[in-house]
Amino acid sequence: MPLLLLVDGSSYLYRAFHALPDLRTASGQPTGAIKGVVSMLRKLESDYKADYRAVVFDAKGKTFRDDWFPDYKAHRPPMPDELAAQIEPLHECVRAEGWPLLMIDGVEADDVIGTLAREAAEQRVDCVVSTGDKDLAQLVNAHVKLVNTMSNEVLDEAGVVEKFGVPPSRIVDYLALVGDAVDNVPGVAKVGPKTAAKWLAQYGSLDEIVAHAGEIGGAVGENLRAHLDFLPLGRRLVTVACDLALPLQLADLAPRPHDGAKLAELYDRLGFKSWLQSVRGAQAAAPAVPKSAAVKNATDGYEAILDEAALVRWLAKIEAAPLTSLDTETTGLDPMQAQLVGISFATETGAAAYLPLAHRYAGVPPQLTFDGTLAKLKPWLESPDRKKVGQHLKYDRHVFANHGVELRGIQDDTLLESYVLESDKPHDLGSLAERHLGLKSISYDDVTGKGAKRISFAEVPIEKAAEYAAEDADLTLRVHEALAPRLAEAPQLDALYRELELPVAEVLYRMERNGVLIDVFSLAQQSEELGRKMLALEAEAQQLAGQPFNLSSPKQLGEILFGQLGLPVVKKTPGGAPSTDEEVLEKLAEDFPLPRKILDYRGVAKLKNTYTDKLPLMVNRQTGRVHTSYGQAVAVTGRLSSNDPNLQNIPIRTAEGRRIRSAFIAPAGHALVSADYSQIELRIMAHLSGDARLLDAFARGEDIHRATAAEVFGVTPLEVAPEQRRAAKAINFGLIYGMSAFGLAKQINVERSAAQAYMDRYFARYPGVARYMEETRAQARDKGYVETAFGRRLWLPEIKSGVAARRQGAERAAINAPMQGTAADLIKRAMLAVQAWLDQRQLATKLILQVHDELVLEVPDGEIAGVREQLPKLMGGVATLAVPLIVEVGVGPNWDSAH
DNA sequence: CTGCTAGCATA
DNA sequence: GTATGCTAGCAGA
Repeated sequence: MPLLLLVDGSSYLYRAFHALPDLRTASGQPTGAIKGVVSMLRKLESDYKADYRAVVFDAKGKTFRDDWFPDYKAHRPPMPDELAAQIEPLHECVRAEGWPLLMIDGVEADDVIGTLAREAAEQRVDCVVSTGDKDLAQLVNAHVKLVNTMSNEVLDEAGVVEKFGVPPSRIVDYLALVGDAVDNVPGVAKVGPKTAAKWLAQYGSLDEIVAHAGEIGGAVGENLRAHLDFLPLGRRLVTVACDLALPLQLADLAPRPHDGAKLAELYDRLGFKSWLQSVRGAQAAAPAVPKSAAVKNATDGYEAILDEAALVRWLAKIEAAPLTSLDTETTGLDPMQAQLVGISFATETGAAAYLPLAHRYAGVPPQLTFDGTLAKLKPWLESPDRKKVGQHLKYDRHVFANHGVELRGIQDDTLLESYVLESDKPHDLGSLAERHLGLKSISYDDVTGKGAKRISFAEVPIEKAAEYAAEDADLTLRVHEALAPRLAEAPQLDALYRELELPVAEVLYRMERNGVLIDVFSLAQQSEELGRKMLALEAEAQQLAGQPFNLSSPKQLGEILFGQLGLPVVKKTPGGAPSTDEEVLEKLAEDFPLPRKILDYRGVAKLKNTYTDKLPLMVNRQTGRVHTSYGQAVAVTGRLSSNDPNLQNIPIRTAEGRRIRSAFIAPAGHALVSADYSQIELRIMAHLSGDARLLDAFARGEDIHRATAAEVFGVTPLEVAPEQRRAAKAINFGLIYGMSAFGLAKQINVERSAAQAYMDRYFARYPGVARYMEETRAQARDKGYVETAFGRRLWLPEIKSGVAARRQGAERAAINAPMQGTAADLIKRAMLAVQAWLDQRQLATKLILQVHDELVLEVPDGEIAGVREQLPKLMGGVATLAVPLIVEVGVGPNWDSAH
């Protein structure tokens, strides 16, 4: 019979950690537990020739047992940092050693093992479970046995009877009586292994013991009777679940080849010298298998749609399916330019199809016609009633739109599901499949190659393309099936996903397609002027330096300033070189002429290289406009990001910078309208903290930095000096960023003690803010996450780090995230409100940009008055906070003038 | 040709 | 002191 080998990774992890000496690398990374577990895997590999195998770990977070019994594992101390730091590298080692790794949210490793053991039995596969945990003895039968790879103990049916005095089928009864101190499941007081075995031998089962509880004398009899109510729950808690619906099959657990290159890198990093040598030896003997060979999923259910019959069959499937997973393959990454190459679908797990439409290479087999087939699909694609799920459908939507098809009926998007659940984790499909399904997927690079040798997806052989594309649709469906229940059980997150992020994705899609008009001629002229300035500044700088050098090279500049000219080193870069950043040059400029030239040069070069030269190149040839892409699952706080090009960092602070802004223009007969929230994050701080004095200042409509200065410096608002207001502004920003006295001192250029005095004074005058900050840190420590006003979560895995710098960094992020994130929630609501109003009134006004606290719209002249009047109401009305939400609106022919 | 560092634009 | 994205230079393929 074939053999399945299951390793209880979590039980060994703890045992290895406690049993082995505290090994560390030179850099302090603890490695003892990693070494212990990996050495067991290597031993198991040589002891057993397994046809299927896996290492199973507990997922973090709650399980169904926590719902049954709130105290479950309650007394377990938090994982020591030295152990936590070993988990990620261990997982990497496990995978690189060729072991499928399973970690399934919401269930414990024991339950995964139990379920797989049962499934193996049904498929006539023997099972060996390697564990250090006695609880799993309940799984033993004629085809399942336990081995403890640390002690070399083997438990078959006879072994269980010998060790526990009861057969495997009575182990759960036994455990319910004895209890489990580690998991905090109480047993009957004073009943240990002996008594439990004796009673079970005498009465046969726990039920019979309960039935005869009255007959048992003595103190233990009393204890038993006192515990009767709990026994059924206790037994459920210690019973391993064998009936889970796991998102994988035995076939997914075939051993994979060692990833020699990865192992070498890992063992080098972890200081496992002898293993490193053996890996290097093996690598030299047998070149590493390409990664794609390590990929093994069930591909039997995947097909390529190459003829009319298959198309008709799949059309019928997707017409009838309650939910279809959908993915496009395209010619490129620019959403406004990409052309369809093929489409994949999955209507049920494991069964997916790829429809190639435009593959082009020598010897390509006949494909269904592009236009004809897309026309047949169009009604389904455009039907709001045919429900679709996808990974990052905003992109696919653009692709279809490029062919005149408006994708509708988007019910779910796994990118956004993942983002709402765990914004701090990677959200690409490969990572999601690995994290939530334990499955490794084919990477895009494996299919198309990378770098110079990358080929267009259209040149990928259809067979290979089908395997990849169908897998993507299949995995998307599976990931959705894993994530949807997790959202469903967290109502606030579910609402955030369904009522905020999904609809916002549609608004973003429309904004991206709208694009923004820029004045290319103005930018070209600015480029020329900036170029001349650069040349002049370069000549002046080289004159001062006494030699030519590249002003853009921090390395060469450092050699001139700190070598040739002997200027004092103000600070070092993280890399150890003397820093030449703005702060340093500003300081040196007080005493020397060259640093000022460099600062001027850098300012000019930044504007030219980043903006005036580049933006004209980004104008779309068909639309004549610039189309950014918004990242909706990038920023951990809930903010959007903008790229290709980034239109959220267009200059505004300097006059020269604002010239660039003025090149963002409205077309003839239109104006740009800008609406931004005033002091949004400080208002949110007032709301979240409830600080009376701060709330009062906002309620009165005071100049908030002036009010802060008056409190901190003990003067009346009218007496506040410009310098005091500047310092107060820095304090207010610092609060939002989770500041330290050190950071504040640097910002406003005072002694640290003075900065500390300002902060003390601030917190004395605004005690509600002080309390809020402390409560936020406490929540981060207790729960591991902080929340925005709308329940968006930011997880802070480093909040308990033993490394002070990391921990303090996490504390600052914890302070900042609720404010930055609530602001993000608010403006997302505003975008929905504004777009809904425009649609309902059927206005021609378009949303075109979002810059965190600002919306920019392109408005026909005839709609300006209405839009201008309505925006503050719509944006200010998205939530009722303890402070007024003030919106400032500007109108002009260009973005600069609209402020 | 790719990946990293330093530096800097925005909120 | 928070959160991003892009550029030039440069080192190691």
